[in-house]
Amino acid sequence: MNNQFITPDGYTSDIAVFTITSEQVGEYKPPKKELKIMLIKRSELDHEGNSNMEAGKWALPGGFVLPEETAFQAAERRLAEETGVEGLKIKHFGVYDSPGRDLRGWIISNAHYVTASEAALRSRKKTYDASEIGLFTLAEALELDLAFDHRTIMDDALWFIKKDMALTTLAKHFLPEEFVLSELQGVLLTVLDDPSISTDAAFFRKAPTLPFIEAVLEDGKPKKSNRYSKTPAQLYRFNDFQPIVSVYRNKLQG
Amino acid sequence: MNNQFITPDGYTSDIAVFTITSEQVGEYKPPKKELKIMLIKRSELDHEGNSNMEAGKWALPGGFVLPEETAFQAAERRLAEETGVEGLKIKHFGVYDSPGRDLRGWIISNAHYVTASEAALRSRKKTYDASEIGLFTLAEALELDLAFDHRTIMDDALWFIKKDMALTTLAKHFLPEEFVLSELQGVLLTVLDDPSISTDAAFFRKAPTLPFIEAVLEDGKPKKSNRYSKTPAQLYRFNDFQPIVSVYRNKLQG
DNA sequence: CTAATAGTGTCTCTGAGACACTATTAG
DNA sequence: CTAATAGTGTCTCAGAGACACTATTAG
Repeated sequence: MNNQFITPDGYTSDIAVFTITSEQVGEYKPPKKELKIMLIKRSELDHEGNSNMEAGKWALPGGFVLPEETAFQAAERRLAEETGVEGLKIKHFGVYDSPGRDLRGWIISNAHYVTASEAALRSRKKTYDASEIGLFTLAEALELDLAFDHRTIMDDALWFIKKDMALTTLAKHFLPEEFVLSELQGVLLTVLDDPSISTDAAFFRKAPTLPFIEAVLEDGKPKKSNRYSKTPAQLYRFNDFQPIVSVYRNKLQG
Repeated sequence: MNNQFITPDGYTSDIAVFTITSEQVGEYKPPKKELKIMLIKRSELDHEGNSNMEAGKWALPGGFVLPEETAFQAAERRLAEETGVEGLKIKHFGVYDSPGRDLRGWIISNAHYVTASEAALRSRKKTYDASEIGLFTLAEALELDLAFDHRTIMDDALWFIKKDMALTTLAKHFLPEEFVLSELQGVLLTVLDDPSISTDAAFFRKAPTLPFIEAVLEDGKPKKSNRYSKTPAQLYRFNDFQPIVSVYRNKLQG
């Protein structure tokens, strides 16, 4: 294609991968859950042997978009190439195009976020693009020396995670198929601060009535689990109900 | 800047401008409200005298982003240049970068939407980029032969308008400072379909209690208006309360 | 007076919030 | 038995939904 138009110097795709880790804190106790983000340490050289911009700094996985793909597809591809992780739900949330955001020139980045269960990230591995790869709590990550404007992108991504956690059934991506109410509560509390979630009596009464989760049955009997308690606790799963909320109405709608 | 990277052929910004028109349907009657979108008819020649791509078709206002600005700033600038409209609230909602979406090459577009009162669009005017400019209902607009993938962009924009109308105080951008409950109801009903809004008894009882609107006082007395009824009706205004909703809670939070 | 818009009175029922209470089980 | 997690019983109160009713005013 000719260059008849004013064109940017590059078009990239970045991905903020979030997960919620479970730390076993004792037998028959609900684990401690924490929101973490996956970052890579940029290699000194890229795979063509050229020295890498912002090498040695921690950064979001990402890279240049190819002409035959969309930024979304590039996000999938780069995530696999840089971290070995595949098959996750990716969502676009913003564009970063301030002049000067990247010293290499006028480079536009599409930012995506991914919500993954801890298990899904187990396959992560170092690659030639990433000399290290790690999971950080948000507090830790904000202490790091981050490449480009990735700190801003992370802040924004976190805001979208919080919003989607409150407005959609996003929590399901951080949970196993079948889960116990205290697990759901733990996931929600990593991100949301609400008495109706943090108060046990309120949460345990309300949650079973939520239209988008349902009790799991086995042979017609309630299926229970002891994984986090001596008392057998009911297992739940998300169904396909997509709740719709509105500031003009109090009840949930389908 | 050198061209060391794989670069797109162009970077553009498009704007879907929405308004809600009021059609007086009789004296002392609430007007008929309708959601409309502002489109331009692409000129045969651009301002440099070159023939314009997709000339003669209806399209969203928009244009190329300059290297020293962001897509957001380009949206502001192009809206002023192409339609003469300024000072509106612009929000980014998506990126369109499918290969082949624009026959001129690999061209990425950032899509924005704008919510304007009818009055704000009164200053719209034809320019050298727009041989015509018009307001269309969504039904009308979807009948038109639209340029590029602007039909898709419009569909998506509409979806965001609906979402934001339900989740935020977006309605305020379509209303005068001080308004009457039936006006608010009319605005909401152009986009939302909910019995708690369309049922008069329910809406008129609920609306005055919403935390983000308040009754207007004048000399300590309720301020009323007869603009749409013989009965004087209370005037309301939006305050700065930003409602937060959640699928895990029924009540609104600040 | 009528007709139209803008509300309110009153009922029922659901569900939130608070707080104490019960249930289950490993060890 | 104890200790810990997972709930439930019961009360009160706010508010949604339904439906009939009242209030205000131009003409």
